[in-house]
Amino acid sequence: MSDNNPFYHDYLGTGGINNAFSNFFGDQNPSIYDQIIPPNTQTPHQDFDPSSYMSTLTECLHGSMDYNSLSNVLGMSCSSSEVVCPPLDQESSRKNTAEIPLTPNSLVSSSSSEAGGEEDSSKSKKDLQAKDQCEDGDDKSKKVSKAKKKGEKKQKEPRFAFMTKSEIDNLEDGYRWRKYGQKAVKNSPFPRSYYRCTSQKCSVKKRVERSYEDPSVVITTYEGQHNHHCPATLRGNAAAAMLSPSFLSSSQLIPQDVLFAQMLTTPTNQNQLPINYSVYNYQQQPQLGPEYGLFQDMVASLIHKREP
DNA sequence: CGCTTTTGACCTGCGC
DNA sequence: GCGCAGGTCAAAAGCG
Repeated sequence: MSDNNPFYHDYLGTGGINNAFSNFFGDQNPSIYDQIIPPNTQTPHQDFDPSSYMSTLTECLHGSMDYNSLSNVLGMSCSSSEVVCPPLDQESSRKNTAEIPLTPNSLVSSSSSEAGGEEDSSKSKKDLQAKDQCEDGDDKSKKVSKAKKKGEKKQKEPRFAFMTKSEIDNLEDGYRWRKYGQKAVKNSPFPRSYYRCTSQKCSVKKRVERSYEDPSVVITTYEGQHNHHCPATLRGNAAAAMLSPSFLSSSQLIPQDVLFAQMLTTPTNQNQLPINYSVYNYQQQPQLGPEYGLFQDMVASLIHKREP
């Protein structure tokens, strides 16, 4: 399944996301910084409307807009991919699922217990487990469950994956989360934590894991869209800033410990793996300090990448 | 006391 | 069919 995922192939490549990450940000291609984030890109592009960008992203993150629209705004198929992504290499498609902490499933919904039927899936699973324990007709319930899940499987929740350089694992994003699981990731000393939005009727989840190649990098994957307002708009990190409506509308600040953030958008199309993706990088400019807004930088990078 | 975190068990999908 | 890995559950423990 992952063989159809261009993100998986192009971006993760043979070395997984961490390797790709270091490819982008490491020594192997230092010029990428200049390509993605121009040092002095502070002037908006003529054709770019920041307010439109802000509202679109905000709407999308809050569930009032589909991710295709967001992808359009973000320029999913723009030249950024050409700049950022390594060329498609068949060799890179060789099995590497087990080598990366951020698996295809991390960015691409494919497991049965997630997404679409999220709200019901856990409940049905609970019920199923209870039935399995109490009744001997487990085959029956399993079949029902499977059939149910097959139907639900078609629905996929969009995901955002942020890679943020931070000492803090669980980046504050203004929402309240309850941790419901933690799993060791193969070939990684760092576990992956699973969080669920504590708001009732909100099925948004997020995964937090640390890159094993660069422990300073935190990979946060959001799944789903909040159906409620952000309970608290907090300063604290790039993800929070990006996900915070107030940030998007007022260019809040970012902390110093966040050196850069990378935003990956992976729109899903039912059971299909994402066709397009986009990579947005942020690197704090030391000479400017934290007072320099993340959004401006994102916009700047976006503008830059969109320029012919 | 209520909420959150921890953690082992369990379930599911996928590749072989 | 089997094994592996990711994802989830839920009881117990922790915490304010």
